[in-house]
Amino acid sequence: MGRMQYTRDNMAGLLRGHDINPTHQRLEIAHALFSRQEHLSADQVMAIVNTRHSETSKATVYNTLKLFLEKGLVREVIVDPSKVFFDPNTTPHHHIYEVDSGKLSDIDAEHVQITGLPPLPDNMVTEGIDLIVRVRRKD
Amino acid sequence: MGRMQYTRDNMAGLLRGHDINPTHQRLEIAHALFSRQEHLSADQVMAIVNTRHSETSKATVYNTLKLFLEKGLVREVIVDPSKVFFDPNTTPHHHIYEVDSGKLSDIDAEHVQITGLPPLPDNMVTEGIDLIVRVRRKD
DNA sequence: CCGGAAATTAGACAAAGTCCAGATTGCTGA
DNA sequence: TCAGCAATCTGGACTTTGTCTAATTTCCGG
Repeated sequence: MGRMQYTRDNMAGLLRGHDINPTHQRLEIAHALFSRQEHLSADQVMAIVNTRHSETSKATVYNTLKLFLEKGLVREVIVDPSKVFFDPNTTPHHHIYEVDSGKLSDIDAEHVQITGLPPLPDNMVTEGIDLIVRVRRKD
Repeated sequence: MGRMQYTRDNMAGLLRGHDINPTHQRLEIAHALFSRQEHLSADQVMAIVNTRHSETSKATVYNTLKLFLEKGLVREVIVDPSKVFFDPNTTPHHHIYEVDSGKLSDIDAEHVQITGLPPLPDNMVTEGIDLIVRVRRKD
């Protein structure tokens, strides 16, 4: 079973599959995230999408990322107090955050077990569990 | 064993115990956090400290919170993409975050077990593990 | 009382993100 | 084809959180 290739061609289907009208800008932004399979901030997405010449406005980048988030196409990773990262990997997984460099990488959730969490009140549902391992370079 | 009372009197000792020169402003800020035992943002701290009349500048609030953080007197909680919370509870514990209301509460780490995390590269040390349970009100 | 180090301050600045009113795009149905 | 309409996109003003700096104030030891 080969790794999915995220070409611009697949992208439209991916968006449609999530109930998102595949416009030019949305395709560009999706391609930026999915072809790299990396955690990107809104700023980084904007830079990538506008490398050749300015094509997509700041407002659209923010709107689109928010839309992707609502539609479950990407995940939000909140580790850096100064900016949000968007993660094209929506499978269950956790994160390692290098505090000095800001580098963010994935931990597959498959073998990680979290036990002993207290039960939630009846009127509450878990939306997600974020586990972040903050690491530092030894000196 | 009674709960520790965080009066302004104890506060000076608490600061000194963490190698912090207890100035008037620092005592006020520490008192705001420790008497409440709540998670507060810099903004909230500033509001509390300046209720009667403006006494402490924004720069000092930010500087002081950063100092407290470095000296291990408080912890930083990064859950809200728009602001950092400061936590006077430095014992090992995790957090429940109500996404709608922004309400943040503690989970004692005592009974929580996290297993199966992959080993870190040799040149890395864990600085801390943040576990955040994001919950939503059922409708 | 003096001098210097530590702490505080006001306010300018920076960066991330939001908002809005107007312009563009792309259908859809006659 | 094309008028009309909804969805989308845009520049730019604005807000909020946080940082920086240069000048002042506070606090001590001698």
